[in-house]
Amino acid sequence: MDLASLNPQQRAAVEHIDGPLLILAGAGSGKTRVITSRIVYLMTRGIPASQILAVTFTNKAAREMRERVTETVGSITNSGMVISTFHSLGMLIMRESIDRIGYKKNFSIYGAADQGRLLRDLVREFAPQGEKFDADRILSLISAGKNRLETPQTFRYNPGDPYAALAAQIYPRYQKRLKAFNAVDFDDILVLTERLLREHAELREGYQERFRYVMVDEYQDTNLAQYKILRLLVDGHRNFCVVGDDDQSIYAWRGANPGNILDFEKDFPGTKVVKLESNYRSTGNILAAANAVIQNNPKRKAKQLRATGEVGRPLNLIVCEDEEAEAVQIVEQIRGALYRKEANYSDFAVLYRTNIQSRAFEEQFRYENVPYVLIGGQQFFDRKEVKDILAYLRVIVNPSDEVNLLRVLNYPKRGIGTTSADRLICASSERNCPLWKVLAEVITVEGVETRVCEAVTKFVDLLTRYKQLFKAKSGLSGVLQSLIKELGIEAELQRSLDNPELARRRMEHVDEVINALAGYEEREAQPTLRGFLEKVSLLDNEAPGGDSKEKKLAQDAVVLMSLHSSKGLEFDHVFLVGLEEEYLPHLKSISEECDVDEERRLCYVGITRARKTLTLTHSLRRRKFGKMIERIPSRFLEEIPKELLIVRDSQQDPEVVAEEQEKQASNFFSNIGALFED
DNA sequence: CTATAGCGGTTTTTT
DNA sequence: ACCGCTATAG
Repeated sequence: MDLASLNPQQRAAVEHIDGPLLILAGAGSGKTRVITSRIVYLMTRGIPASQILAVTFTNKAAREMRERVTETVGSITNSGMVISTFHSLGMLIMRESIDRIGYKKNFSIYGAADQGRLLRDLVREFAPQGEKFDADRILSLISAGKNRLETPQTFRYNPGDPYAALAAQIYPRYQKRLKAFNAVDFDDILVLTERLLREHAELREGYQERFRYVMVDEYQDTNLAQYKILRLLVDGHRNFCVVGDDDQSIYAWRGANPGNILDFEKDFPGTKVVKLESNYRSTGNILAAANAVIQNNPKRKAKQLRATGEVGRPLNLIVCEDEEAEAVQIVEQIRGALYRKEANYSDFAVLYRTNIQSRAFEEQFRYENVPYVLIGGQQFFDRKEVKDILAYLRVIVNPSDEVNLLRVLNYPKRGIGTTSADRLICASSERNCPLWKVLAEVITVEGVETRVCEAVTKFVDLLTRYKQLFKAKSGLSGVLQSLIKELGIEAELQRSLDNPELARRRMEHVDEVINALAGYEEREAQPTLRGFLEKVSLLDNEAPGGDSKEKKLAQDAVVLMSLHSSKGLEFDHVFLVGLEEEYLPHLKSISEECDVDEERRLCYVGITRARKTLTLTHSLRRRKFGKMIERIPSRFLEEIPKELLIVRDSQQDPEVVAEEQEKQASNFFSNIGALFED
């Protein structure tokens, strides 16, 4: 391994083996390199790979780290080393031991959609008559409570707030239903993991023994539940290395507590602290802009990020008429650079605050034949037709999963309407008997017509038959294919949609589920339906069409993604678009008077993704809900020193602009010196 | 029980 | 502009 290529700080971090280590790593300071080098270093010092645990926030980061380690030491897949997200780690532990707390191992994982269905029912039941309550808001209150590790009994809330009061009332019942459905939600994956480790000493000690060396990336984004899990894992040996940057803390809305990184030294006495303050990624100008913006945040850990590269070109700011002009501008810039052979498509990234903003760019890119990949947005597995298919698979794996059972009970239409469904649900709760059992004995339910009874029986038979088939036959994807055929999904799509073209597209999505399952089967040594659903739920999947995020990034295509997804990545040329009030900072952060600072950090993250050039844009007008709305430039733009910027608007003639830019640029270089004197 | 038309909400960020 | 839900008629 090449320690010599590291700077002294990086090297100090890599060579620290035992005891707590805090690495404060500024943007672009070679953080990923340090983490992977340290893993490799541990191994060269005789530490077995199976004793190493590295935790990241996203599957993407975990995969990237695994690849980087593999590049150096060869395949680690069978070495016992665990590199995973918090949620995958939680699943690892829960898969082995969840039966200790009364769940069965075929439990379902509920994402936002499933949670929403469950909560809407509960809100309907328990909300005061005649008042409207938004189930999503209840959900986020409960979720926040869970991330603070509050149980239904210890849930802290302001009784004056009617939403919080209702959430407190619903939380215990919500939890009870999840349990009855043998389901856990996303937050439970952390909550229950913490509980397992805390309540079962021998389990905890087993994992402490197994993972002697624990590393965590993006530590500033950990919440209380994650923090407690880590403590339970490392308290025995304290071989605990965390990496983070308080300036890049952008998940407070999800319960992240930056105090975890700020108080680390107090938490773990004897901590060695290493600061990485040399930026190897961006040009001097880009870094100067980033520093200027982030300086406006009052609460920061003292640090100075230094540029090591060239001053580079000035930043461009393009003022656009509307979102279409914005997209047109960016296509022109990309085409120009490609024509001059300065870059490939994949050297460009378009970053925005909200996923909806991708739309204008997608349209323009498609129109202009610019290849692009859209990252995140969770489009595929959120499609209705896809969720319908997955619902079948989930019910087949876990018949107690009533949210999904009810979803497919009358889909495709088989003559079991709401009246019958309600009767069956009533029978289930009266007899205190799971719904699927009631369905199997539908004859015994009063008031259900013979026709409906037949339909229910047929439905139950179908599910049991396919449960057998999935178990018996190899070739899961083949079985799924015949299930979809037997269900008559294609006919159902054509029937329910007036537009045959639309129906065809939806059917393609259904076929993609089969492909995804086939891809999973190919990759996995021991493929199971349960395993597939777990991957899908954790988003730890090769994305639709069998293309992983990595493959997507490797294609020669422009990358479109949200600022949040961009953390940890870098690109030669970055477009930071839609820099307007109410986008960045987002309306929610302005109106709720909370955390414009976090929005500023988001802006900082965006700026520091760029290696060579950074182009900022904002639109004067924008279509919202079909209406044109006037827009105001983001306050963060004013925080960037004018000397770093070249400003123009989208209507200027490109040739004139090019000339002017030359002129401005040469002026710029004579002025810029002063900025870097200190 | 199902089909349809009209209505209202929609847009934060992710595991 | 669009989607999903609800009320109403068939």
